Amino acid sequence: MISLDANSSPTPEELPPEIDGLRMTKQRREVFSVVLAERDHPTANDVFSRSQKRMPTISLATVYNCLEALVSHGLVRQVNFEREPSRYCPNLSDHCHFQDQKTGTIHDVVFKEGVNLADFLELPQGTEVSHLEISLKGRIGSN
Amino acid sequence: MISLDANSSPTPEELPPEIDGLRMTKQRREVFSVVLAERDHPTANDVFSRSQKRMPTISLATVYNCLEALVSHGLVRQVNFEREPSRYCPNLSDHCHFQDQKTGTIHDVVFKEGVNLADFLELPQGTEVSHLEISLKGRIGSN
DNA sequence: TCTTCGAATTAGAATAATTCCAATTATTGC
DNA sequence: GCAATAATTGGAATTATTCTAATTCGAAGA
Ligand SMILES: [Mn+2]
Ligand SMILES: [Mn+2]
Ligand SMILES: [Zn+2]
Ligand SMILES: [Zn+2]
Repeated sequence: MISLDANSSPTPEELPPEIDGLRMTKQRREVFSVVLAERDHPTANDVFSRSQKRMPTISLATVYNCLEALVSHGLVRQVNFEREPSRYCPNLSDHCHFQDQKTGTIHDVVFKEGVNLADFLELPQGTEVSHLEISLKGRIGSN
Repeated sequence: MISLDANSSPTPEELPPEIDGLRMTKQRREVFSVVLAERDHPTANDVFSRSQKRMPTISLATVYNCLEALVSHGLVRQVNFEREPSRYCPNLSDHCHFQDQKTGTIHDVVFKEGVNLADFLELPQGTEVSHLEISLKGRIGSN
């Protein structure tokens, strides 16, 4: 399990050669470390420019490939707000997203202890939910 | 208020010349009536081809313009599933969306009586939510 | 009814996030 | 080291949506 401590995220070199059956290539480690480094939900392009700092030869296509690999192996979450470019989130705990309309900043929002989908949704019986995305927008406090 | 009865939705001619301060042009009535006619959450393209049946000269740009006008006046809801093309929904009651991954069909899902956002989300105090989108994907029953 | 004028419509071009492609390069298992 | 396989790369392609500039519409007043 990769640490999510606010002030110590792994450098690419610190990431193992394989995670969860996914071969961690040099580029995947770079991309993963960029996503882990900050909790600001960067877009693919953000990840690309940050990655380029340490790895100037990485391509945008590779960033997309790596993100896709990380997402499909459950190491990173893809976050969508309406029709905006996808963003990427290293927080694997159950949570959803709030976008401050003033700044565009995206905040993680956690579910209350012990709540369960069926507690607030009238789901047709027999539905098996495999994917859930909750996105909020609004203002914060005095902003 | 526009009727949402399953088996009688207004023809374009039956729609008034203005709704909620929005001037209902011929094209907007056509587009609105198409969205009202079926609860299958059509894409802009779907709306375009259905509209063309009655109004062969309507353009796709106009369909986008009309949908945007209807959405921004709160007469129609725009529904997003990840990075798929937007869909449009005439159901203005509080609800969210479930996509059957087998068929792609989108179903309305209503919230349980009396539930409230703050009941299941740990919202930072002072947040004022102006927009909420909940999208589920999965299987239904024996499918 | 005629005129005016802002708003709406239209066809087509432009945009931009993402995906695809074909060639190259890296890695793995022998 | 030598296939075989997988990943990376640059660039082209895709596609939903938006933009542009020209035309048309339509409400309101003369
Ligand atoms: Mn998602
Ligand atoms: Mn929405
Ligand atoms: Zn997050
Ligand atoms: Zn709906």
